[in-house]
Amino acid sequence: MKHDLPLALDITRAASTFAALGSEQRLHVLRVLVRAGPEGLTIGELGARSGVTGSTLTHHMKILAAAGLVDQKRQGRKIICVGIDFARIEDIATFLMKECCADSAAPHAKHGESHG
Amino acid sequence: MKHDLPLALDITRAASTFAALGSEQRLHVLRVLVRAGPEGLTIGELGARSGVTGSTLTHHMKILAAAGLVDQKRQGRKIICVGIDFARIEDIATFLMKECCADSAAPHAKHGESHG
DNA sequence: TTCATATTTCTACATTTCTAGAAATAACGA
DNA sequence: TCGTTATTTCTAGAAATGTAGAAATATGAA
Repeated sequence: MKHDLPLALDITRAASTFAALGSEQRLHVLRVLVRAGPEGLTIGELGARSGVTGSTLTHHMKILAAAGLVDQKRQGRKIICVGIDFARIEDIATFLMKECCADSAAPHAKHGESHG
Repeated sequence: MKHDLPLALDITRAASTFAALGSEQRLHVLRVLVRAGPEGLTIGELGARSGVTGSTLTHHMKILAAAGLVDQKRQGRKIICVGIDFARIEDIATFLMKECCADSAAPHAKHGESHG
């Protein structure tokens, strides 16, 4: 059962990235961080704005960082969190589209169902 | 079973959709299903091709179906699984891009902006 | 009805993830 | 050095998720 495609993300990496995004709390933290812009926020500020603090926030940030979705760097006594790596996001979106439109017959011309 | 989910993803729905994709095994099952094309596969065939079977497969399919990523319908004695709802995929990709590229694409405002 | 096939539900257990308090570490200033 | 601030690591219990066997349900055929 080996179907190896030259994808930007392998299936293992993709799964853990999706899993990192698969928490409402982390998605919220990520949103706050993204909205803060490229300057980033300290952990303290991020906590204050998102409502997720302390070791719980550290825990979630680790998961996001492991997925390559945010970056952290020390600046004196503070940790600046910068989110997000846009290339990573494009990878994820690309993974989805490639997987889903793969070589299944004709690339989704067949799907005429609408939900709206 | 036709799903009936709203097209726009709120943060809760987005998180559970990402969570549904956040398993290597489910991603693999999904890939097999997509590659099978619009005719779909029976649960049995899907199990044979993916290596995930029985109640474990049922469990994962339920999660994928709840996220609106696959559809199942009975055909006589068999259940045909059809993956994937491309509109749903586009939603996810769009959610990512919107959330993540949102305001930070614009000339970033200083702290003090409120978001919700 | 009875049998065979296809899939799900029930159930239980193992593993992972979440949450958070307390102690530890790192950097700065006096 | 010591004290303060900022953040992490350690630790542990709670909750969620994953896995799978056995019984149950649904359909079709004889």
